Amino acid sequence: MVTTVVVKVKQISTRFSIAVHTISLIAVTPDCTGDYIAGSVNTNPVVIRRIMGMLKKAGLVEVKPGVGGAALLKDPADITLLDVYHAVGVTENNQLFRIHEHSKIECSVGRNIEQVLQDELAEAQALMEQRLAQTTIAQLLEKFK
Amino acid sequence: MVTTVVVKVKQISTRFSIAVHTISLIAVTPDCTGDYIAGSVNTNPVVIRRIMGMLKKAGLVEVKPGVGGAALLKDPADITLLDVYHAVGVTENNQLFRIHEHSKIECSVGRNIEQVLQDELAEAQALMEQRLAQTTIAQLLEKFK
DNA sequence: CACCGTTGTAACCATTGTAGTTACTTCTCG
DNA sequence: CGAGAAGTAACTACAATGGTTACAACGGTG
Repeated sequence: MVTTVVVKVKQISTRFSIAVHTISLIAVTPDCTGDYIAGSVNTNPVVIRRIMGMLKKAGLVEVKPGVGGAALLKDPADITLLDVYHAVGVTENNQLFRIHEHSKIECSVGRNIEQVLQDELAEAQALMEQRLAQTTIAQLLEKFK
Repeated sequence: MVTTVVVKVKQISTRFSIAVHTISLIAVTPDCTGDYIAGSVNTNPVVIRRIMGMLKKAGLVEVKPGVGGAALLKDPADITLLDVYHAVGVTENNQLFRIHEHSKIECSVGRNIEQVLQDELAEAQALMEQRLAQTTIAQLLEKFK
């Protein structure tokens, strides 16, 4: 028997990488417009505006309505990748891993799997996020030469 | 102005947690059928069969066609969460983070962001996966009392 | 051999997230 | 006022997920 299975998968949204791009750009080119950012990212201006809205809500950037132009509200050295990651909300309830629910409690595995896995996966996620927290936008900018 | 934005997000597929549940169950109840597993997980048997197919391909389990029943091909102490994670292929090309492409190279940020971010995020992902590699199915089973 | 339960798969569907697009309103400054 | 920019709703196309039905293939057992 010949079996062909194409496994399709998912990844964390490009919102995150676009947001990092956006903030870096604002740091390098203060008061740049959304259209300018969209040009560098090479996407639609509305996509940038949506992400800028999230960054505003997170208190990372400030946008001048009417006249246009964006500015950082924090020093690039004080903005970590984790800040941006959280700002664009790429994970539900900050849970990277989704765990199936409603396992049968009659079974010793089903009764415990949710909580045990929850704890294990939370630790794995925490390590990833700690690494994101160690890199600042300022550090990224140093690599853009 | 009142702004309400509901941010919907994504997570790693429950295939992973269901696969861990499945392997744990086989370890505890050798030769159990797919229907039995589906009962404990509380989902459709076909969902289990699909995941079992991936676990078979990864060389983790063996299923007896016709008669039914599954068995582990490795010792539970030699199966890590990372093995299962990779087996069910929840990330594309093993890249957890998706990075936007086609940034404008005329811009210093656009020219460098892809590679710089790629390196940073790969490190964060690696830390998470290393943590998954530190937990075995056997260790999980000890917690199911 | 025929039956029956199990596995292997294909096909389909509803739901959801993503990302792009159009269109229109609102805002500020010259 | 007019121009340019941001805010936002609405729509689209596409893909992943997870459930479901249906059916073929397999392999013991009577």
